[in-house]
Amino acid sequence: MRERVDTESRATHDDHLSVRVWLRLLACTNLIGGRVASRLRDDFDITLPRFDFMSQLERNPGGLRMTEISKRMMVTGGNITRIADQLLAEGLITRSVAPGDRRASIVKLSAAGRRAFGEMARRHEGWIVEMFAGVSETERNQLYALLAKLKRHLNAVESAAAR
Amino acid sequence: MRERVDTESRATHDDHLSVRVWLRLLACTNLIGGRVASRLRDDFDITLPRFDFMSQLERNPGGLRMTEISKRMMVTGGNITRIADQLLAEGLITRSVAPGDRRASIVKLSAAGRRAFGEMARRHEGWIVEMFAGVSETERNQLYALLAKLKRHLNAVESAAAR
DNA sequence: CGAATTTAGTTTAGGTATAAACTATCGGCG
DNA sequence: CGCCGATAGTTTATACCTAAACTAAATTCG
Repeated sequence: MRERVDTESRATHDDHLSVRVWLRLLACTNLIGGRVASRLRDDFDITLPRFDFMSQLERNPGGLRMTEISKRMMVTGGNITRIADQLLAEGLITRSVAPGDRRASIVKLSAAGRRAFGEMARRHEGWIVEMFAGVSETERNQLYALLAKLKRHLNAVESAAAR
Repeated sequence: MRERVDTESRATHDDHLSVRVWLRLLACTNLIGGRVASRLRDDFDITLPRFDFMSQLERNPGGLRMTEISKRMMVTGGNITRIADQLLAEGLITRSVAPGDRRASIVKLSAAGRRAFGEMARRHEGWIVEMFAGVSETERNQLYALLAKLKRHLNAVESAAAR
């Protein structure tokens, strides 16, 4: 009996720890994301998803397909369509039919888009650095490594859970 | 010149680290949150915000005001109104005028709500534990501590940045 | 070759987020 | 008492998210 109680008590304790870590992870992400979003809105009148969309393009000057962007942004396709429409209307991106596949289109930053994004990215990076200034470089590296491990496990169980 | 270059190069390196940590934090949160949301939907036909709403009430059996719930969920008031309406329509919560303040209302879990939430919470905790099984208890504690420090700093600069 | 399947992207329906304008009540103060 | 600013909550406009249904083009395979 004694052992069983101990096991359960340990399990319970541990369960709560995982939940507490999860809630804290969520709180930090929401805090940072919310602040980034509101500064992007105030300073550049742009939303976080649109900024992310542009940053994907900036990292891939050769252009990306819609599907590629949706994968990289970890978001379903419907969103991409709408965001692309808006950025196109604002002249920040260009869109052309993919050579050899008339279903697909290739999206790139326009010259205006590159210019606008450059300034935003510089400021954005500054905000992130500020927000992480409370933890030392060593700690940032620890955090980075721990999150890598977590992410790896999450991706592993995902494939397993193709039930 | 040499020194200046070094400083800049270190700063750049560090900037990128902060951004990388942020992107990974975001990725982990989205992965976990997305999975929790889809399981809640599949298994219980409920959304994450509704689940969170109920969990706030479960932790406060005496009931909460709308404003209190919105603060705890870190969400603006408009959402709370809508979610409360739906949970009320489904009979999962009760709502009554606050004694001594006719503007405010007190929301509580109904008997049906408590019953439904109990089962959901049990399963929910299991999913979280599974998803964190990739990091050891020691690592979970490290993560918890690092995130605490990050959160503390975030809250500190928030008050400072009341510009 | 041509039907069946897959893939790229769009559209639609339902839910949640914010910010800002609005209603109703509360509390203080002359 | 009566006005006035603060507070509780709702509503509205806009944006984003997913899932699922849909169109059109590409690919597979008998």
